[in-house]
Amino acid sequence: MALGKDYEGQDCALARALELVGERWTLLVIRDAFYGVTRYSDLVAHLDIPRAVLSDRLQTLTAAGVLERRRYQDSPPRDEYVLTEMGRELWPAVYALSRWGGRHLSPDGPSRAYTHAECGTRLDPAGGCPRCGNGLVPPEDVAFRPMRPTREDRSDQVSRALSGPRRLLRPLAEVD
Amino acid sequence: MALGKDYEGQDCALARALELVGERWTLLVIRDAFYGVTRYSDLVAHLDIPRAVLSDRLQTLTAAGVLERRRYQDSPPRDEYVLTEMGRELWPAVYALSRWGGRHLSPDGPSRAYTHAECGTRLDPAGGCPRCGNGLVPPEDVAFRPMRPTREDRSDQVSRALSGPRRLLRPLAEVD
DNA sequence: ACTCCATGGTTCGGTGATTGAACTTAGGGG
DNA sequence: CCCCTAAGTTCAATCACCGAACCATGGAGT
Repeated sequence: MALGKDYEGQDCALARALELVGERWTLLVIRDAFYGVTRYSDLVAHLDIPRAVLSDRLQTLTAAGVLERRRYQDSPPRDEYVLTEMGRELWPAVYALSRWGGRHLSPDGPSRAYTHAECGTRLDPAGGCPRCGNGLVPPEDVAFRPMRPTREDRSDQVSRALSGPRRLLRPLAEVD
Repeated sequence: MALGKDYEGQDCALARALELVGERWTLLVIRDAFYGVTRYSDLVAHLDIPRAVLSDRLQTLTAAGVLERRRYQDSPPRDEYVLTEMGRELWPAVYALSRWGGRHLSPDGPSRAYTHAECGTRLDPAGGCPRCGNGLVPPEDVAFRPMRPTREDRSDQVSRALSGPRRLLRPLAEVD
């Protein structure tokens, strides 16, 4: 999208959001963060994103406060990138866009199902739980699972880990 | 974003959505369509978008079925681009991203307020009406208005037309 | 008939972002 | 000492985007 080259004339909240998360790859990185994919190498493997672009996006998002870089082991020192509260508040946008893509651009229907973890009910169009009512289900309480088998040609570690049911925001490998 | 160069490996609804609406400017064009800005020249004036890019986006979105090109006068022949049902279903995504940008990236708070036209209540985070309940308010029933005076340096015709309260999806100039 | 104007584009050279591949750095492990 | 992994950086080639200028069509004014 742009560094220096922004949607400057627009006094508009959407334009500002897009300056930050509207660049190529950025929302896919954020989606993977919701899926619990938080490490550089896992992101490269799962997204097939050029490493230089990933570095740039992680830096930008960290500087903006959407992601936080966090040490998860000391020896050797390794960091992961986790969503901040600001980042987690992108869930409705990510969900809405995913749903739209699943309904209108996926010949076989949506690739994943999202449910309210407490009651197992599929989320409604707005991201709420039809059974439990009262508005948006926070991403921590959302479960997701693939609706069809993982594609043959994507057999990396990360895709395999995501081939079963999971909870959003739970890191792929729980570190003990 | 890419023509030919897509997020090919991703068996993912979000990736497919972004291939189409994730390119630079695209979501701003769609937002303007929700605002009722539907003509080439109005879009150029309001967004300050390069004309070649606008042509490309309008073509792509029309071919994908998000916009429909419609004749609104015969002499001289003039067309406008209006949202299809598929396009209108992007409202939750546009609203969610706008809201996020308004809350986290706009120092003076959101630039516009969105209300349920029937009852005047501000929409909730999910795009529903807290008073009337039952889920998402369809864009036809959403009213919007600026929350602060239009910026001095944006005094084009379109910005002036959008400086008062309006309904989503109502064309800027009703043709009689 | 001739000129001017508005709308809705297209063309084009220059600039900046993205890409894939190769290289680097830092820390273990055998 | 050599090899391995994670996490980057560098670089040349390509692609998309930019702004400015140009073009086409169909009135309207004189």
